[in-house]
Amino acid sequence: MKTESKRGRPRKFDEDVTLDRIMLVFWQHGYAATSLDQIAEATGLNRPSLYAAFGSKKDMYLKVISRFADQMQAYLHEAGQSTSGLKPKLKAIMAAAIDLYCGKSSFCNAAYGCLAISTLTTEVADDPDFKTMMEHIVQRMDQGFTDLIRAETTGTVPEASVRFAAQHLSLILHGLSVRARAGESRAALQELAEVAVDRLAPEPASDSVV
Amino acid sequence: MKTESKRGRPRKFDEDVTLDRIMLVFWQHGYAATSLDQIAEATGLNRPSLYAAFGSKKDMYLKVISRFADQMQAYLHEAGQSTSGLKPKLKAIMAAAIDLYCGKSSFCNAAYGCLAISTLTTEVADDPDFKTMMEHIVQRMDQGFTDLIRAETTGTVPEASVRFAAQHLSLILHGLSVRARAGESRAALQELAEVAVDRLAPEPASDSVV
DNA sequence: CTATTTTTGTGCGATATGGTACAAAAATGG
DNA sequence: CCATTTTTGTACCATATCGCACAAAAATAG
Repeated sequence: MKTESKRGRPRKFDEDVTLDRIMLVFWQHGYAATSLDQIAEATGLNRPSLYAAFGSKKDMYLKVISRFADQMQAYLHEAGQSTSGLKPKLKAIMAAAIDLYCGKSSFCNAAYGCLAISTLTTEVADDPDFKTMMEHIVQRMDQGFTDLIRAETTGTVPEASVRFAAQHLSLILHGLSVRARAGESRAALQELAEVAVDRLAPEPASDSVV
Repeated sequence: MKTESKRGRPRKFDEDVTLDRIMLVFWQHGYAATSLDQIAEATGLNRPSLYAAFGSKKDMYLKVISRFADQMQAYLHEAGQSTSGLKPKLKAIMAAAIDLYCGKSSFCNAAYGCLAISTLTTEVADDPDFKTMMEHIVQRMDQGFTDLIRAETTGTVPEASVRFAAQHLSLILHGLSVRARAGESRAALQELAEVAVDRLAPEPASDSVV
């Protein structure tokens, strides 16, 4: 590992750019079906350099998953900032997620769904480290929705209901990812998501009923 | 391939039993991470016999996925028969699916989710045959819910709404599978599913509003 | 200019993989 | 009892895989 080196031959690659390229390879093929040669070709690096910089294939994958979770969280958070009110925010977040799942984002231009749901899910039954990572990912999604709902309802909804609704919304997101990778159109998914938010988001006790 | 042979050395294995064992191997490891040696060990057959009986690894996998879809459909249909009324039927189906996803069925005793969602989803981006199969699977789930809802509402709900609700329920099922494989408890999933059905199943125009 | 440090890249090696050739085995037909 | 048919199982092949050894390359420190 290096942190801030001055001496020695300089690197020919940018770490972030390379990680993004590695991400795309795993995103398309999944973990097991991806070979280090494919990664080497996609990044322009050779295997020893990859290994020196990012560790084993498994290390790379876990790094990339964590990175994706961070980027996704920021991306969805930003989408939520574009409007106000719980349901509008949730709908904006869902719409952004669907765009990403369908290849309409700067992350990925193919309809590969969510990196974690599409590729990590398969691996969790074999490797405890992957299982742990998957649990973290799901928990993070739940937590993200929980925080948003709590903030937007400010005490008018019991905490248990907040968490419950958050899990429902995560559930929807997982389903949307699966269907996106299965080839469903963006428009169809957007319709489904919009109505799902209307039905599953908590109502803050008294509000204008549409 | 054989259909009804009389001459020749008799087989030492039962085709259905063997296919079920192959299914379990793919279910746990996924397609790419499963080796023919693992299948050979799990079935007690050797690779040439496997190849002669079921074709290539890909052939086996597709056979197993189709078989699973058939078995799953029958299993869920039967679960729906245990009660009457749309929502009770849907809840019974969801409960049965969750049992299966969490390893509480005769199909599988581990929490591996849905075979197709957990393992096929990963592969669809690389192989058009897998993509086609995935589309079929999703369509079949939608169709199953569509038929049930239409039968139980008998014209009181417009066809478009029937199909839309069916897609919502499929979406929930996909999400439940993901969360089951991620380790979520059966009880938690059952709660989520029950409320989701209440919120997403269509109301037949005029009915007792809870 | 020399020593040191870090990255690069060729090439290797041990293993695993999917698929198949081929002979032995085990049944039936005549 | 012999020919035929089908399955079995050992052995094999070509290829792919991951990881690493090792020397050359490219920078800095003094």
